[in-house]
Amino acid sequence: MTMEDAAALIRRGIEEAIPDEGLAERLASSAPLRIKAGFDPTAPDLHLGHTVLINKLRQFQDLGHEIMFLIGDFTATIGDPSGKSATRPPLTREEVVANARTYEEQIYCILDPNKTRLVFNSEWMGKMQSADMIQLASRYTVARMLERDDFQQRYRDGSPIAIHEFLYPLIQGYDSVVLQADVELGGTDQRFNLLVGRELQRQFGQVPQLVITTPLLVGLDGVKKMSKSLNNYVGVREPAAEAFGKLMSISDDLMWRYFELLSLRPWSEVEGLQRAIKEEGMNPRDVKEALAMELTARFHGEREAQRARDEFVARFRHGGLPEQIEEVRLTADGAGGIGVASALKEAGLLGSTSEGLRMIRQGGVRVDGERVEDPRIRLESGQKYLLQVGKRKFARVVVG
RNA sequence: GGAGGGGUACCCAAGCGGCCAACGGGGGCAGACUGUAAAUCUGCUGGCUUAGCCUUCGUAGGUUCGAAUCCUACCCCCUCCA
Repeated sequence: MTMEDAAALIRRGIEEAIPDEGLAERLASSAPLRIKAGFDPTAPDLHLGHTVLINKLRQFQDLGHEIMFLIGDFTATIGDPSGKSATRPPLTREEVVANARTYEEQIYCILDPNKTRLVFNSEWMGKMQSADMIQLASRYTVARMLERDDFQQRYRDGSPIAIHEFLYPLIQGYDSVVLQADVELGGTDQRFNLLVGRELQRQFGQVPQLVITTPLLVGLDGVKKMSKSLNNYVGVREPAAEAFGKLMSISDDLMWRYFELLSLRPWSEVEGLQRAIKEEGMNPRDVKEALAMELTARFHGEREAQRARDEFVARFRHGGLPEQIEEVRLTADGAGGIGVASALKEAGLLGSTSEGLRMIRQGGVRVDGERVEDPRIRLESGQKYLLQVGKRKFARVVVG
């Protein structure tokens, strides 16, 4: 791979490289670069949004560089300075270790464990004396601290800023000094902290690290950032079939952004696919399927991904049944039997009888494959039925 | 401590005595179509023993034939001043 190719690979999808011209220069060095990225020691349940950064680490790894995956177990005791969560209960040593292991389980789907160094900043920060801390604090000024957006705003608004919050960026920066990082990666919200690292390294006589920020991934809705609370995410550990289906539901436009940030395919290949759709009439669905396959396989293995795809095709393209359908026993009402609408509710497919009636009215309910036209139809006692609402909800029921 | 504004369904947000189970938007769900759980279009979006009934507009009372709408008290949130 040429130098230009390497630089292009690293630039792919990133928000910013600071200084930008430093990127090619750094990559040109013959010795492996020391790449640093820091993470909270909280129990991670990663989704694809988090993997954008990890993918970038992987690309560095592929180029032969050394990854230092830093767990900020000391920093966590300070609490994050965004002002929202003032104090987090400090984690015990055991919890930190357990959480780190959970990280490993998830990130080693992407990173090569043999080429990844896991480090904890309590290692050096835990030993630091107060005098050293003050020494460190003397290296940075209040004015420069206040450059940070949220500090600036809070200062202007008269909201409180506790002194210790200033220590957070300072320590994060000092980590770079200790690790002699050549490059540090972080989300865009980390920009300031990463830049503090550069300044401190300069103070300590090191070459300032190259800072690379990665963007937030847009969620499945195509509008908001991917997050758990917005329920527009694909979790690293969720079942393969779910992950595959969710990925197939993204819009054709969004698909390219996902290729850019989540796929490890060479960009030239992605451009080839774009061309194939535009010029050769290739079905975008098949391209999306390839993306869904790649990502599902990454976290669940090739076999599982195949199964997920096969089921998806059978179910949605050919309108078939899912492999696993839950079986539920229903109790008949006084009249011996049960109305369809309440059966849907009892079987847990819908939240209320009213909703069931609505669904029937809209033609979204099937019993044994037959669309239900009359909401007054009843299921008889002792009989077995297959209930379906829409394309995705199924249940086998026995009326008792 | 003083002055003002506001709390409406999953979220945002109208309504300010009856036509209100409550406009509109978002989200969600369903249908049609398709290339797929894309896009687009249409419909639905409190509950129930569903041509009917019951419960909801911060909480508790009150006025009224009738209240989300008026009155009283209380709780909570926001803005400005000190």
